[in-house]
Amino acid sequence: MKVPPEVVEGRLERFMEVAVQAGLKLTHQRLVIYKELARTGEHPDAETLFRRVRKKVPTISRDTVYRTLWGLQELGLVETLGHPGRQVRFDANLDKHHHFVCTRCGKVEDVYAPEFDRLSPPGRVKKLGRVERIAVELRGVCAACAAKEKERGKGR
Amino acid sequence: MKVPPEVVEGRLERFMEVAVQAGLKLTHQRLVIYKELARTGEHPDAETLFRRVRKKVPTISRDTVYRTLWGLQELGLVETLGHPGRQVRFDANLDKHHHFVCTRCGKVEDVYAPEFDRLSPPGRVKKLGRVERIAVELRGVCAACAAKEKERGKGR
DNA sequence: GCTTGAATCGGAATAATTCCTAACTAAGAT
DNA sequence: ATCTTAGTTAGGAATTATTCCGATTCAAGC
Repeated sequence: MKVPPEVVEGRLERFMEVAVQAGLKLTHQRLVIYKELARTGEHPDAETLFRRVRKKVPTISRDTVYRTLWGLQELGLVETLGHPGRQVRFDANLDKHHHFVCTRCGKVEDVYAPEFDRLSPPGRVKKLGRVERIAVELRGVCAACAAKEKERGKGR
Repeated sequence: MKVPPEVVEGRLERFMEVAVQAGLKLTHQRLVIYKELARTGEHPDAETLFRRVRKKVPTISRDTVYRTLWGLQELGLVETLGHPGRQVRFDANLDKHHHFVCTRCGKVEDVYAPEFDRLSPPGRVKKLGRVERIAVELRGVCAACAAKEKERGKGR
């Protein structure tokens, strides 16, 4: 779940470029938050990032974390994902990819599948609006939760 | 956005069958909540349903609405959907379908596309867990929001 | 009609996120 | 290097969405 250093480096460069280009100030907080997100592949939620970032910048506020993350998503530097009723999760991975989501525990794993990338919107949706991205979500029960359920099943 | 009466009728029958089968009591509240959801195609959130249902059962509580909806989803009678950071939306449509989601206003429209229904999980995900459903989400900007943006663009 | 466990009510509690505003700071101008 | 200022932050309050809880009610089998 750790992102290779060279990939992190690449993400950071892109971040700086796009952020400056957009007229954002390169504040210490923004840098730390983005770095923390860029170096993990586990799609953390805002609270998790807040706790991690606070180790480096103890006075940082939740608001800053939220504001920064949503700002980055507007610039297209991070993607949001999540499941109804759960917290928003953030992802700095901009490569084409999809997700396996556990409907029990909410864990999200990246799925790379060229056949999903090739999908195109059926003609009829054109009148609904402009499609910017096609996201495929594989919903189910992750191995860990399945094991837990089996365990409990035995107990009865 | 109104569901044809005969379809609503079919959904209601299925609801009664499954609910009784599961040992649920057929309370007035449950019936009213499910009917309200079954007759609309607009994927309302819990609060919206609460307000509509309250017109018929003025003393109903939010808790009952939430509890009922999540209960129905566990029985497989309704699906939840929604977007990170927004409220959960509910859907009584059990036919195979996908969604167009407006990332600006959160509106969700049903999309029927056999080519999406035919997708199957790439082999590698097997070790992640058991896939129960493949949901394709077309994300973009709906016609109404696009128009609004254009309007504002002119203003400057 | 009685019984009883499931379901409901309604207000309090919690969780996630956003708002507010005084203080701070990055970065361009001097 | 310092000044200026518009953008940014801290931190606590406010809001929003959802769940909890204890007292009361009710559907459905007997």
